[in-house]
Amino acid sequence: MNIGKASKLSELTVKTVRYYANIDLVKPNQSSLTGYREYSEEDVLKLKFIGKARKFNFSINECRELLSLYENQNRPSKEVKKITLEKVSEIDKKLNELKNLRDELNYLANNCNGDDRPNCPILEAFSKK
Amino acid sequence: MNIGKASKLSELTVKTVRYYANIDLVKPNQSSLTGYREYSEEDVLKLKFIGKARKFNFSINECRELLSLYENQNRPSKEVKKITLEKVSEIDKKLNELKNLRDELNYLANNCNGDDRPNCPILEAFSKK
DNA sequence: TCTTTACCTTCCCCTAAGTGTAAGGTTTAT
DNA sequence: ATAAACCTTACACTTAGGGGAAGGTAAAGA
Repeated sequence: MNIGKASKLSELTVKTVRYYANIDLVKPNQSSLTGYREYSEEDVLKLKFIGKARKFNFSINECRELLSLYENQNRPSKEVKKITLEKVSEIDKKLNELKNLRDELNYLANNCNGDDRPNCPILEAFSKK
Repeated sequence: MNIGKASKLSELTVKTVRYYANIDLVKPNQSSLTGYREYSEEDVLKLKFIGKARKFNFSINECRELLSLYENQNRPSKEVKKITLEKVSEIDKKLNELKNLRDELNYLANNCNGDDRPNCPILEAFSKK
């Protein structure tokens, strides 16, 4: 199938699919006649796989790693588990940072009159030495 | 003072401070003799202000907006409050997404044997149609 | 005074993960 | 035959800077 169909089936944009081909992430056959990329069912599965992994905050390089494990029928599952748990603790860290940020900002907003006067504790907090 | 001192005082890298000058965010005087940038105390305060706002996840453009409010002695505090509350709800949204992500990944990891056999529910979940 | 060292400048390339657009070739439908 | 829909490559742009080269300037030591 052509890239348009692969794009629809994988729910990725054509641009993204083409990008993945350019960086050798999912490389379809390319017709020597027309130059069109020819995607197989297998390719579409890989694209979907990557789409999910990306939604799970895996970087392209991590996707590449997971994909090679996915393609290797003999991979030990502990490798995949290890990568996944690392990702979980990474997300935990980011969650904590964001929570703190959120609470501080919210505190500042709650202490701001929010009226037409210039006095503003938010800006004051930002300009603290 | 020169950029090195302004960098130390503001706790930003020289590269970052120079970048902010280039994008007209904090523009110091520039000596016509030596070409050196000359930072005032006021400039350093602005740099610190931006450093804090950036830590609070405000984009450069949002910093620009906050900075102009900060510089305007007559600004109404409600504008600042509005921007801040928008940022809080933006962070809330991201927090929820990350939480879901984290739980799903953690669930998958907990259901993976993590041994030397190839069977792996994580990769299976990623390749689900 | 000379030289070394530390500091400063501009300029260009690189990052991640694509998006936008232009110019042009191909296929399909009317 | 031609227009619409699809495909191609190639280049620039995005965020928020970081790395490093080539070269000018200033301050300190011998």
